[in-house]
Order: sequence, then C-alpha cells, then structure tokens
Amino acid sequence: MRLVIATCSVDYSGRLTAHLPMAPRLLMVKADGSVLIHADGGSYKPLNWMSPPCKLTEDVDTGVWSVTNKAGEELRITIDQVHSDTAYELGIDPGLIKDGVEAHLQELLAEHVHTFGDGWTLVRREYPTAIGPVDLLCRDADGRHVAVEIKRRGEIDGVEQLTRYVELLNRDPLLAPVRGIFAAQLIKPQAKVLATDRGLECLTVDYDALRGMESDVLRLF
Amino acid sequence: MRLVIATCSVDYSGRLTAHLPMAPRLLMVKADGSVLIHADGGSYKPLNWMSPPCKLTEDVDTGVWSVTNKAGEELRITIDQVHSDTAYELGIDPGLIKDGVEAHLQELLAEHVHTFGDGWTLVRREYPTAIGPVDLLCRDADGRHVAVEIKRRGEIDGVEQLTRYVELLNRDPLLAPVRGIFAAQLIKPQAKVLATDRGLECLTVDYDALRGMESDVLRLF
DNA sequence: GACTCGATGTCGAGT
DNA sequence: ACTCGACGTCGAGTC
Repeated sequence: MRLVIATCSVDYSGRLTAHLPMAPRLLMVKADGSVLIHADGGSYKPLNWMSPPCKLTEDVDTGVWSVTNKAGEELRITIDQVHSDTAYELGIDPGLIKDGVEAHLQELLAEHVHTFGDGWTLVRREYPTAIGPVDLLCRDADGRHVAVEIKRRGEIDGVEQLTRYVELLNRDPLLAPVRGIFAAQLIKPQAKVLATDRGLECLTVDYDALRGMESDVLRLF
Repeated sequence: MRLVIATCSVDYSGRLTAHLPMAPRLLMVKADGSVLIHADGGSYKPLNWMSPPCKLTEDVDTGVWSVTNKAGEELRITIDQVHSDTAYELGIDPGLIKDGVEAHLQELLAEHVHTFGDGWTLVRREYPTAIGPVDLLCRDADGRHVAVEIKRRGEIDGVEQLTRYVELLNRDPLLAPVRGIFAAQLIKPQAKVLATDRGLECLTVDYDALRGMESDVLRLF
C-alpha cells in the first residue's frame, strides 16, 4: 500500500463526470491497483476512487496520474505538490467475520421455534414459493400454518414481502388459513402500523437473549 | 489526518457483531474523529470503520483503541505493533462537483423539450401523482399528454415505475390517453423489451450532445 | 428529526 | 458474466 499526501485536483469521467478542485488530500494506492482519494472528513467513502481491476500510469514530468479500467472510465489526478510519499507491505488480509445477521437470527428462531408459543412446530426454513422462499413456515398449537418473515430491522418493504407470501400461501387449500408474523430486532413504527393494518402480527426479537436460549426472549404485540 | 500502519485486531459491536483477526493494516483517523481500517485490497470500503460523530480513546498501556458513538456502538482496536504513525493537516476539502446525474438530465430535457419532436410542450417537471412525481409531463404535437421517466441507466425497475404512472394518469379523463416515454442515457435490452411490451416508447439520450444543445440529440426507437 | 429515494452505490450469492 | 437482493448501506432532499 502506497500513501501519498499531495495537493491535487481530480477529474473522473465514466458513469458520470466529476471534478475535485486543487486541495491537499490523501491518495491511497492499494496492492490490487485501486486508488482512493480521501479528505480529512466526510465518511468512509472516498471523495473519488477507481475500483480494481484498473491500471495506474504516472507521468513524472507533468505530475499527472491516470487511472483507467476496462470500461473506459478514467480517473485523472493532477498533482501540484507532494507532501509525503510512503509505501508499506501489508500482505493479504484474513478478512472480516460477521455475526448477528439475518441468517443467524433465522437459524436461532428455527432452533427455538417453541419460543413462539407452546406447541409450535417448524415445518421448514426457507419454505419455497413461486415468488421466493418464506423464512420460516411453522404451525401453531391449533395446527394453523404461520409464515414468519425475519429481518434485523423491520421496515415497510419487509411487511410488503410478508404480505405477498401470506396472500400466496392462502391460495393453497392445504395451507389456508395462514397467519403471518413479522419478526425483527427492531420494528419501525410505520412498519408496525402497516403490518397491523394487513392483519399480520409483529414480534420484537431480543437477539442476545435468544442466543442465551431463554424462553422469554420474545414479546408479542 | 492521522495515518497509522499497525498490526492489529478489531472488534465491532453495534448494528451487528464483527471481528478482524490480527494482521497488518492501515488505520486512518480523520479530523472529524471518524476511524477507517483499510487492508491492502478489496475496494473503497474499509474493512471496518466508525462514522462521525464518534470519540476515540486510546489506552497507551494496553494498546487498545476504543471508538464509540452516541448509539452505543463500539469499535475496539487491539494494537500488537505500530509500524508507522504520522499526522497531516489537510484542511477542509472544497468538495466534489458532480455532473451528468439524473437531475441534470431532467433539467436539460425540460429546457429542450422541443427536441422530443416539433410542437411538443412541457406541462411541468415533477408532475405530482398519488404514487409520486412523474419526471416530465409533456404534450405532443397532437396535444396528447406524454409521461416521461428519466434515468441515467434504464433498467427494469424504471419501466415498472413508468408503467404505474401511465396507468394512473390514464384513469384521469382530463389527461387520457397518455403516452409513456422511457428516456435514459443507456437502456438495457431487458428494459427495452419490457417497455415495448407495455406499450411504452424508449428513448436513448446523448448527454454530451444535449448539453451542446444540438437539435438531433435524441434517437427514437 | 423522521422519512424517501438515488447511488460511479458495494457486496455476495445464485444461475 | 449477469441478475437479484441486502446493506452497520450513505447522503441529499423533503416534510
């Protein structure tokens, strides 16, 4: 990884046209050839960049860097002054290990389906339908089928999704009548209103408690 | 901006839980307090990060950095070895100037609506409907209303959107019958097929030429 | 402040 | 290679 602190201006032409006026910035050149231009603020997103695979050519005389890719996009960096130019060998990163995502929530709820209520059983995870798989298909104590849609954060689009599933499943005489449960770590007020309006039930899931396999992890609204 | 090359491991807990094993990486601390952890590859997105506003506290004895924000999220960086630690004053960046985005396309087409055809007039930009604003509402030479949906890149979801608008507008006896035009710099084949199937027209817009105010900027399919 | 929508989105999985 | 969907989406504009 090469780190250059330089006063530069930048022009990007590709999917759009963009320009950065002359100012001091950090230029990061990664081992895969990608280039990132960062300012001292903003967010994790660079001011501008070129994603790999791409090629950097440097004109030492004019101080112009040209980064191009196969699609014909170009990032042109005009350097007025170099304040620092260093390079480091970092090696390949072992990579990020994620946890607490929707898949894990689904796994936990599938394992502890009885926590939805006494006498509940799991029919199957990822129950297939014509418009996509339902996260969980269960049966309640009365033997009624229940479609469960699981999200980390419950928003309107998730309710729409569940609505479509329940509607579809209810057309199947072997399944109907089908209840719908919208389960999420956090359910936004709007989503809750819409779900209730659609005759669906909402469930707030306590992820940490569920991991601890407590029986009172779920609060039904 | 402070740049630290260090062998470190990272733990994030917040909206999800994530872990990075011990490895050499770049730690970028920006003036607004945000912290980015970059590897020597991947993309412009850091391996992990904390967005501003946040606070960095550094325990010199244990070599542990803790970055926290108001929402209770924490980024914990355990440093095994520091290879380099430098800081630079970059100042506030003048910021990116974008061009060629959808808003600009809409502006240009609204200005040069006569280029759709002789005798065309603009009713209004962002014509409001119950399901959202139509980009342009025009009238053709025959006085028929035309709904125009503008995208940089024309894909299927844009066609769906236009379909809904045209359907809705056609319910209004004061407007019906309404034509629909799908205008984009690049229209994907699938989108073109779907649009044609729906009775909509497709239009490829030459952005550079339109900026040059040529009269033959549009090619109607 | 909350909500909506676009993005050079990015990223990953499936086909 | 392409499509589809989720994202710690981010960020800008609006209400």
